[in-house]
Amino acid sequence: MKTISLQEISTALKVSKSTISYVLNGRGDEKRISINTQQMIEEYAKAHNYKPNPLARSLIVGKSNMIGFVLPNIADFFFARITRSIEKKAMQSGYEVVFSSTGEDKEREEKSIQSMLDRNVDGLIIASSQKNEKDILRLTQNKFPMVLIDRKYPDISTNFVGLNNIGGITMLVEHLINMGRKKIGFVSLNMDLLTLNERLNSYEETMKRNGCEVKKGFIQQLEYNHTDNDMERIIKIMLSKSIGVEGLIFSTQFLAADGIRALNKMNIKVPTDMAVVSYGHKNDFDLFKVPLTAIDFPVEEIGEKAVDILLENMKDINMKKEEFYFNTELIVRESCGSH
Amino acid sequence: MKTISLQEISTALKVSKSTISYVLNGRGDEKRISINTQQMIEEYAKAHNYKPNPLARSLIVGKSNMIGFVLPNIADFFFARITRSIEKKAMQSGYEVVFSSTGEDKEREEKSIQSMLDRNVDGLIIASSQKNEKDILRLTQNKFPMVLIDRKYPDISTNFVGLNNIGGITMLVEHLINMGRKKIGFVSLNMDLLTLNERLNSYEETMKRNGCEVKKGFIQQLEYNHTDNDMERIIKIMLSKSIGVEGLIFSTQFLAADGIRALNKMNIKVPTDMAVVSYGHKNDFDLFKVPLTAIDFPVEEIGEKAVDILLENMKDINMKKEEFYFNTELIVRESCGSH
DNA sequence: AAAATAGGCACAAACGTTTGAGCAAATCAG
DNA sequence: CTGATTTGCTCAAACGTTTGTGCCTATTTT
Repeated sequence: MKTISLQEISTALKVSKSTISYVLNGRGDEKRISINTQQMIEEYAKAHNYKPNPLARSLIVGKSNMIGFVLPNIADFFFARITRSIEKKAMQSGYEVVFSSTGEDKEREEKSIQSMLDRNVDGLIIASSQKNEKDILRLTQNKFPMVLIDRKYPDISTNFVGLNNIGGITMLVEHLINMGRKKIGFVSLNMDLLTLNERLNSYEETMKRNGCEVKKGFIQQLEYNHTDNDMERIIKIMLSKSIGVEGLIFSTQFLAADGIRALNKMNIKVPTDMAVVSYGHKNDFDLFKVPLTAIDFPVEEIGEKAVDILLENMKDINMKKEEFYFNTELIVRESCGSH
Repeated sequence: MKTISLQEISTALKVSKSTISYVLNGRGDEKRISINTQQMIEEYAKAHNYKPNPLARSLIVGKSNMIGFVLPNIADFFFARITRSIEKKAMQSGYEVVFSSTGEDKEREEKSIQSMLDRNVDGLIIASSQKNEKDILRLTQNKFPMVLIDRKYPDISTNFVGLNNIGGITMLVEHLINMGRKKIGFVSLNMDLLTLNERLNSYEETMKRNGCEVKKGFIQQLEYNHTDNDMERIIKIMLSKSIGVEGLIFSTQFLAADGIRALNKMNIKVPTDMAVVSYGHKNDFDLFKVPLTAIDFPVEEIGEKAVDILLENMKDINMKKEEFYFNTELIVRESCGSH
């Protein structure tokens, strides 16, 4: 596993380390190293497969050719896809990616960020838990190249790429209304994330705008780690005579799948007894017992755009903050009835 | 983003760097540093939030407290889950994880491995493309701590954790036979991976053992990047009168989903016209139009076991190679008819 | 009282780079 | 032929650690 060092080339070739370093970094001409010496060095380096030690280099230049990606959970398909696209895009520009999952936990997010900074990453992409205002603030104040994705802090101006949640939810609500459902429930997660809040607010506004009352009980929030029973319980509530929901919006694709599972178990017919839509798409929604109408969005593009902006930011540390929102797309299937 | 260094503590406290280093590494007593000095140093370090620079440390001690995970594709849910479990388990032992996707590409796998070695990872977990015998051999010869998962090289003795493919496929074949299907097709990917080969061989053997002929056309292999049309085409072939398959085994969960999609489109009734099983499980198989019978396996456990073995190997560079195979579980649903 | 031991720390090299400054020899200008 | 410039390289510090050796003083042993 031993790899050759500058020192070894130096003694072998009887040429100083600096000369070698200059040549190998393409500064040979600039430093007026003779053609002969340059060739000799380059040949020797190639022949012995010299690779500069990135640690030593990083230690001195303060850069690492790595970008860090801090995310809630790599086993979340949404983030896994983004990770892949970030990695791909970064690689095209010669950067490597290090990532770290935080489990939506503030302490672990802090640790991850610190660890990445310690390792001299050149920039950060963060899907924050939104509980870590401190670090995000610190990073922006220090003008550290960074872009937030999916989750942002309302009070901090940063680069950001996310979704047009409002447009997406509007489409869902209006689709349900068009299919003849007025009493529409909204099930979301009990997490204080801006994305989720935007979705909730957009639901309420769109309902009002269309003259649909949002009755008490129409909105249900589950814990992040809810059980199947929890889901059944809230569906039961929304179906009760006093509430009588006829359509359901699930604010994430995972909730939607869980919801369908509960509806199946409770023997509630979709779409007859209950129309269902999902904000967010999963691969096999089309294969479900009743194929699910859902909002899809360009996941890979989020990662790519984030890298684009980050690279810009790394070039120009004083660049104007950039926000980018991807539009979503309504994929109509059968879970709200047919036209 | 500036962080305090040993040097700065040294000048501030008028104590040599070495003393500080010893104290902060818990070797103060051993090095007979007086209680007073130790306290002073520790307090100052805590107050100024001193964190040793991992690069500098790694450069000199040759270790990094990182383990590397090389995998085909992080957006593959199977590997994403493993990644998560590796990360979790490694963290419990104070290690960080760096990962890199290779896209099943030999060159990229080589690059990833080299890059990780350059960064002084203390050990490697590799889900290899199985096209990189050279590196794997080199690593084992150099006694570099490593464990292969899911994919292995028949000719190289390494640590390995994978699945009991033979047992899994046997269960599937025999389940189909028990459900009255004798003419069973097998669709897999046209990739030279040991796991896939094991599955194929096990299929053939189990068929023979149960007196079922494996006719020409029963076995179909698709390209990794096949289209929906490709899938429909091979299903059409297997359904042709001369072949007349009554049951299908898909050798991966992704193939299974694609297969179901094709069957739906072709209006072939499951299980009446075609019984279907999947080797490998996906989250929403239970929500499908006809819930899918599948082999499930302990994905997270693969990652955990790999970390366990790797840590052992890092402790004892000469340990005996360990192979571990997880058993699979048959989850019976409705895609082969009811009992 | 001299020698040995213990206590408490500092020195300096090492890891493998990068980089500004500088130096000797060769070439040029006048 | 002298001084200036160019050519071709070397020196050494720096990045932030770790670690073996060694030094000085104080205490104990003999």
